[in-house]
Amino acid sequence: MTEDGTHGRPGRWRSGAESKQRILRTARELFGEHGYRATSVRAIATAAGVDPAMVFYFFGTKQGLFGAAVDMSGDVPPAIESIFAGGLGTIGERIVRTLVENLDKSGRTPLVMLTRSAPTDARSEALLREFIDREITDRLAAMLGTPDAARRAAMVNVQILGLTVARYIMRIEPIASASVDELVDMFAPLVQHCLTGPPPRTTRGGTGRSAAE
Amino acid sequence: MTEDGTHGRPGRWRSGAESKQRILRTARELFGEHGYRATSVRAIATAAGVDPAMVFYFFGTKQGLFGAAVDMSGDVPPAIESIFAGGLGTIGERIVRTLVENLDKSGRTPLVMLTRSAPTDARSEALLREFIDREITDRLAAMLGTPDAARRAAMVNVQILGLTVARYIMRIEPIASASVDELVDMFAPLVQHCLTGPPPRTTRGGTGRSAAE
DNA sequence: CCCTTTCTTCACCACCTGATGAAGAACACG
DNA sequence: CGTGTTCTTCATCAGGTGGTGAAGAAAGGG
Repeated sequence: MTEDGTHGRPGRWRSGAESKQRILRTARELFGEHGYRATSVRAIATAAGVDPAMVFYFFGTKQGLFGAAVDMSGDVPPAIESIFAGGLGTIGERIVRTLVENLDKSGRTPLVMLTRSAPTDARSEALLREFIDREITDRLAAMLGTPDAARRAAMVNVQILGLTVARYIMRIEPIASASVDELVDMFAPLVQHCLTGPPPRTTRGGTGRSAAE
Repeated sequence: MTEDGTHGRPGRWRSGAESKQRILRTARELFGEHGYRATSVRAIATAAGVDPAMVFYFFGTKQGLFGAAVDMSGDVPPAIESIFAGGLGTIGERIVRTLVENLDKSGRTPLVMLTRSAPTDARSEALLREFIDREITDRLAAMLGTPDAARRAAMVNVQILGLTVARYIMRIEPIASASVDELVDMFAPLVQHCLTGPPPRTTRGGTGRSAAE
């Protein structure tokens, strides 16, 4: 429909986009800080210097706003792409470094927002799980190709989740105030071990699947 | 003071304790499932078959109820004690096995309750961090005695947090539906490596101690 | 019996929540 | 100018929130 954006149709289209983006920015900030449920539309509107009704005018519902705030399109992908660009040899370091650098840059990142909201909001949990599965687990598993790829990718997920929660959600020391390089020194070998280390022993039962490679 | 508890003073002290414990049980269940903020006093009261006012009669405020529900006295300690009972050789397996077995037994455990509530509730975050520091980090560090003990203990914390969040909060597959033995096979070596493996390389800057701040 | 203590319930409060509808202001076009 | 579109504000809604106060029902003791 109205794709122009600069001029053409009547109305006051300038301040509109401005307010909309300001709401979006504030929403990302507050959602990322307190999670979905603990952040009220009124709080966002007030912090953005805007009437609460405007939020609903632009985004319809609170969930619509959250969806727009959490929508990642062209934002995270480039960072993630660089992880899978290189080979398997140093992928552990690339995963940890990319994760921490991107999350350090801005705490209002969708990943943190979703991680904060997931325990409270079922939709956030589904979104986050879907994102992790599609963007990390599946790609890692495809990259490995081994029969135990899913298991190894899941172990990496645990590393990523643990690191994210410890550093950005719960801010546990000394993880919270460690430097990027220190975190890489700590966790890159672990992540690397998850992916390319010796296969986990399959002593018990048959669920473990035979460890080829 | 009225310390007796069995009989002596007038009044209907029997059903009182019964209702109080029923409220407490239901509160643990709901808090553990939805977190602090997303659980209303009325929901707890209704689920417990009790008038909402009774909750305030017994516990004063919602936070008082949460504090009572989350209060761990003699409940978690015995399980944790067994972790530190043995030597360092197989402590990785003991940590993972004890954690998963105890959390599998009942999802309404204080650890899960706090982990669910921490992102939303500042007090829960403080409580959980304090618990982890006192009961895990400090004891692990003391057990190791090495200069990099704090760093190693922190790495174990990340493993514990990641495993807890992946299995009980976000229920990521295949972690969520893996057996205890499978999880031990996966993560016990990692945890063991955190504690007794070769020290993290300190290629950059100083020894890692004086990095932050 | 009465009386005290404990438990239980009901009615109610002020406040905040997400959301709606209509009226009004800013703007660009004809 | 007027007109139509977009943006902004206001008043308001129903419903849920944590929390309170008083009155009533059991249970005991004297």
